[in-house]
Amino acid sequence: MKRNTWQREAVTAALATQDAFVSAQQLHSVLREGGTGIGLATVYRALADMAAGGRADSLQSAEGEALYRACTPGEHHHHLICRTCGQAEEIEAVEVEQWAKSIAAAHGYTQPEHVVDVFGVCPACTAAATARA
Amino acid sequence: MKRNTWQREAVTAALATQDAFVSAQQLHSVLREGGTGIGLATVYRALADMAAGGRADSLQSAEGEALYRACTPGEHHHHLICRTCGQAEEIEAVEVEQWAKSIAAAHGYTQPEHVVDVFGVCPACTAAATARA
DNA sequence: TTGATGTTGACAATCATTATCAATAAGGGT
DNA sequence: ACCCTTATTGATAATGATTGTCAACATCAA
Repeated sequence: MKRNTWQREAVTAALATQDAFVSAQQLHSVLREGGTGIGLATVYRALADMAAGGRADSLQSAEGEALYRACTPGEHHHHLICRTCGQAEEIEAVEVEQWAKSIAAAHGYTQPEHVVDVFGVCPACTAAATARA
Repeated sequence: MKRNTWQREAVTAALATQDAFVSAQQLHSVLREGGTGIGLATVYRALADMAAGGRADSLQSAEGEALYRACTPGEHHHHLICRTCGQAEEIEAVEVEQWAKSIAAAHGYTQPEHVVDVFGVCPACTAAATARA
């Protein structure tokens, strides 16, 4: 049976405070700085559980690192992610869902799934970059 | 200046024979089995060059491995990939390009890019799975 | 409270990828 | 055809994220 531990709650809580995609290591640092003595392996396990249970979304950074972000459970959604600061927001993509399904069907592919993420530079980072130039 | 070596040609040729996304290690094995004594690091370098130069597409497997596939250069395109055998084909996504741009703009994000890939089970693998059941 | 067992955490192990660096070879100039 | 400069190679070490191990610990049903 699944048990509730303060460690898992701490990871969930810490992830909830981030509105950007963060790595397990980053989250571990945040937790340690917050005074908890949580172990790194535990953070990895908790995040993997959350992702598997649909309570967090994950994606791979360009460098191959796994990044996580809390998400509204149960709903299929995608993200608009800032390439500079990692900040992310959920976006709807109903049209794309349909498109993906029809493309798969047209080619005879079954059990379609898709990966759709939009990257860019968020307003704040754009402003910062402009100011610097 | 960039030089032409048989190693780079061998990697290009080997990648061209694959119609699935393959890892650097897999391609290295193929090349070694083909009798060439090419080094692993060289395969990594050649693939990175090809990806940077738009002569190959890359994506990360669920396990975080980098996978490569030869592609038609110069064109922006996406893939329909078999989750079972890795087989992939290029697909057009004009509507999605537009959608991505408008979504980014609507949220004030600049320099939009996107990752759009459709995964499924190809006809051959679907048939195989059905026959087994 | 207690006992069975899910969980934790320090650390070792794994594995893809990258850095190192001496030896090699491409190709422009002669 | 022959140097010579320097990009490239490849064996191997190094890196770094993630996972496995396992004894100690904590949760919760009874």
